Amino acid sequence: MDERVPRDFETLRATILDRRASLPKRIAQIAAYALDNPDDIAFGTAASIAASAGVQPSTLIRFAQQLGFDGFTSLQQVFRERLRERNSSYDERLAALRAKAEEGAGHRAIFDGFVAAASTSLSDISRALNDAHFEEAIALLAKAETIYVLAKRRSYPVASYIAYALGKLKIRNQLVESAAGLNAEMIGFATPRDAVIAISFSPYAPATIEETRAIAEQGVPIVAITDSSFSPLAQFAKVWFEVAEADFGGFRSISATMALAMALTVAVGEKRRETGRRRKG
Amino acid sequence: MDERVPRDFETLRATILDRRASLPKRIAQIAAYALDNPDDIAFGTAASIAASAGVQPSTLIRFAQQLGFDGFTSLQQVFRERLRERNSSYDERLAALRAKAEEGAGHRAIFDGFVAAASTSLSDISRALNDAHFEEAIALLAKAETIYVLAKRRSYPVASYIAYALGKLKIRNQLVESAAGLNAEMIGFATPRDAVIAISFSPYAPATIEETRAIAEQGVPIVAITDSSFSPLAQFAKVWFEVAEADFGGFRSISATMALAMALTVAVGEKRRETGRRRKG
DNA sequence: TATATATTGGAATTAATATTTCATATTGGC
DNA sequence: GCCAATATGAAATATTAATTCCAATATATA
Repeated sequence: MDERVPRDFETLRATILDRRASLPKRIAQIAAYALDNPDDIAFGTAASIAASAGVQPSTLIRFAQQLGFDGFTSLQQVFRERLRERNSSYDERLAALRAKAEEGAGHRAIFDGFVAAASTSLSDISRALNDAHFEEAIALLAKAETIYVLAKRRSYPVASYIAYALGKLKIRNQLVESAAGLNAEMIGFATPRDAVIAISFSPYAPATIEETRAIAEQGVPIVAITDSSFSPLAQFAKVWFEVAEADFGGFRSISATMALAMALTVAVGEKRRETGRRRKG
Repeated sequence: MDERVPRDFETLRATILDRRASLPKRIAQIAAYALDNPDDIAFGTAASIAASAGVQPSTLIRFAQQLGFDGFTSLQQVFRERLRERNSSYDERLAALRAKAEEGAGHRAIFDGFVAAASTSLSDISRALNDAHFEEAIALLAKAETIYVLAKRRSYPVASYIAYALGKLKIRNQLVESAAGLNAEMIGFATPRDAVIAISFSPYAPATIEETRAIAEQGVPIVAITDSSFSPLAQFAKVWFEVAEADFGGFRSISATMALAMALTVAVGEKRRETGRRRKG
């Protein structure tokens, strides 16, 4: 194998497209197949790929050799590497991006970092979400007269989104904002027939904790979204979700929390529709 | 192979975690290795994997058999399938989830749908973001005296997050909220030395459009985040970003917009620090 | 502590897969 | 239309990899 052998998929792809016109019929056939079905090349055996592409295994090997590889196996490595790269653990990618951003690799690295942090967080929560807790939270919120939404600072955007979505779904809700300093009074109206969604992450906003405590003491059931079982919110909550958001450049992602919040909201709307139908029918 | 053999990676993972405690030492060792390095299982040979994990090839096969597979090869299929799946177009996955949710497959499907919508949106924006526009926007915002942040309704959570992050980075900013109905006056203070981040998606909130128009007429440069070149925001903006968010159950994701917003904010902070250093040094 | 049982290591065996070879077919140049 | 060069197909071979087997070791049980 000489030095000009394509080592990464993109180079390989470019090389193939470049030579396409000058390739013999069967070789061109397998070349086209390779670019169209890269996954098959990555996973198949020489025989299976050759069959799918309608050529002989030997043609496949000749194709590889024409490209400078010493056989099908080394060509296949490139196709496998591609899947690995794409799929390389988000954590590793994040670490790499952080290092890149550190050394001043430009602003694109910052953007990539936030995208990676969001993706990591989403795949984490997708794995970690407990179905039973989720159902429980939905049931609890669906039968509430009014849903109070409680969050400050970094979590406030989530709360405001929940309030917006609940509004669109015509579900009565109250966003507990601090603007006029009337939170205590607002909370005072809540009864055990209502429910609360409280969101707070370390370092927990004191106001959120305090208000959650107060409302819990009134017997209002609480669904908490927070970051660990040591969270002060967890002790007040009937149901709580642990959401681990990845951070980048000192700013934590918010995507997993958002996704959970949206799902909760829409599921509650769904549940109410179901229950409503059942009552009527 | 009986019928209870895990066919997909997540089931397999759960099965392994479930039995983890009761597995013999070497089997547990390979089990841990498998979950930590799924890609190696997908691509390696029995011998190479066994060596990396520090066990004998036969142990690897016993591990597979304990899980109900008839050999290493069929276990490996699951790990390969995972790479294929992950790589399969998000659009397809979203469509499948939508169908599932439609037919009332339970609330988990709703959650999965929102996670998938967020992931799709993130990978889309990651591909679509124009580096030059991004740099331009950063430059424009970095030299602003005050950054005005303008968004209502669905986009408001993004605006409130930007305001929070800018605050933490000690960058002067003004969130244009409608609470007290003083937006016009607030906007009146903006000068061409300031800058605006305006966010709006179809159906564009009339207030956002109107305020953006007003502030543009005062010569204040505008960075817009919106959803198409037909957006009324685009015509007022010096730089604008097109963000295509996937939707689920009638609610659009907000993750891509969030990631872009966070990246913009942090990059502006970064740029200011650089410029500051250069001025001093 | 003795015995049965389960687990592990490593070599032998079997299966599979890639590669080579060679006869045959096709193409391009004169 | 003929010859040389090139390309192709199919089977033979060499290589690599998975699996099995059995002896050795460790673990649990009575």
